[in-house]
Amino acid sequence: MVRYANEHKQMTRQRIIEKAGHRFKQDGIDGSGVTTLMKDAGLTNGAFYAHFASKDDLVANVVAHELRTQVARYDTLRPGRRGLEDFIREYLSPEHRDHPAVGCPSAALLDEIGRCEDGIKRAYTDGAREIVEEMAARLAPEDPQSARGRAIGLYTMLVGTLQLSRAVSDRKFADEVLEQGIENALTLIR
Amino acid sequence: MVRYANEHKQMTRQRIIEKAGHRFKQDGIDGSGVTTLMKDAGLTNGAFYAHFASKDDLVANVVAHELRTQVARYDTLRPGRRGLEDFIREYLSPEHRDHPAVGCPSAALLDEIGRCEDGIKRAYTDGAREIVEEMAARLAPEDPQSARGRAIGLYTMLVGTLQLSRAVSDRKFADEVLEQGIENALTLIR
DNA sequence: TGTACATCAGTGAACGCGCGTTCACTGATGTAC
DNA sequence: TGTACATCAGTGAACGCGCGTTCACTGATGTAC
Repeated sequence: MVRYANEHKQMTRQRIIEKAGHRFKQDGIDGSGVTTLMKDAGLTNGAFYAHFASKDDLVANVVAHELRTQVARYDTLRPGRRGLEDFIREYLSPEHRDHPAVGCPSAALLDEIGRCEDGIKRAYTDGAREIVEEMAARLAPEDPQSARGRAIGLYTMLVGTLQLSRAVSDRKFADEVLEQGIENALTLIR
Repeated sequence: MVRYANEHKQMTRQRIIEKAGHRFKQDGIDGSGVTTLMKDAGLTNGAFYAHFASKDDLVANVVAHELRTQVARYDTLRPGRRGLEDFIREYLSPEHRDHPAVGCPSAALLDEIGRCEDGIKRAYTDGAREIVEEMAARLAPEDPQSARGRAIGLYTMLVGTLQLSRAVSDRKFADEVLEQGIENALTLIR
């Protein structure tokens, strides 16, 4: 009776979410139309509403997925503070700056998320909290609570630094921003 | 022979730029249409192209104007590091977070500017450079160059912190972000 | 002082286009017999 | 094994709307006489 395997539709949905993440981070949320998003997933516009109630519904799912992906990155790092140091250097690399589509969703979309409806902001909030907790646990494994403030500072400085480096048209200045960002971030966690 | 005073058109142009600054910071650049922008200035859509070559032309002028306004703020502060401390507390206030339209253009638009055409990014770059220099001069009046790194760090942390506080749906978390931001920023400049 | 006139800032309708969304439909699939 | 069928993921045209931009026109103004 069932035409396709149970997972078929779920997989398509997941593909839309993942491709939309790339597109949003590259062109912005407002800058990405439903027709383009579906073409990215190898489908036509009409199929969209079989998977999502609205564009905002998709955005909320994309934001949640993107932040889950960010949180998962921490599992691949060396333990403790040293993992955080590696993370900082990767995060503030020219490579990351020049490829927003596969980079951090906060750096690409944070101010736009601030203007979104509450459901989207809630999805972001849950993920942001986890990242802060992950950072704090690495800074002070015995008492993460005491390191929350510095974790928040690290997080906001990383995001702001990458954004500034992307917004600046002078390559030399953009590189300086990244280099100084690394220095400042490393100082912050010491 | 001249119908209006020489300054008449210039004043209208300036009014469009200032009102557009507010609208962009509130709804985003992509989120603000030309018809809305002109209505904000008390005009109709058709008059727009007597003042600007395109929407991008307006955006570049708005970005330049907004950053000039930011730079001018430093003249009103107490001299040296103490002025910077005041600035940090004002910048990371709930008041500023809750009124983006009259607030910092970087906090409201930085990631969107990173996706704009080069002319707009150049306008941003010039202003950002001035702000960094102003901050550095206050941190180390005798040798501003030595404080550039910390100035950049202060700038990016302020911007990132305000953005995060705006993107987070939980008021308590949003307030915590601001408070910890103040602490981190004050530490950074000491 | 009063009137005719040239100027040009601003009007408002229209252009083609892409937006988010809806819907009647197609056609590949796994199942039943 | 072969055929008829029910399912439903996906198609593609269409909806009204707002986008950025163009353009023929309006009408308030300061000047000239």
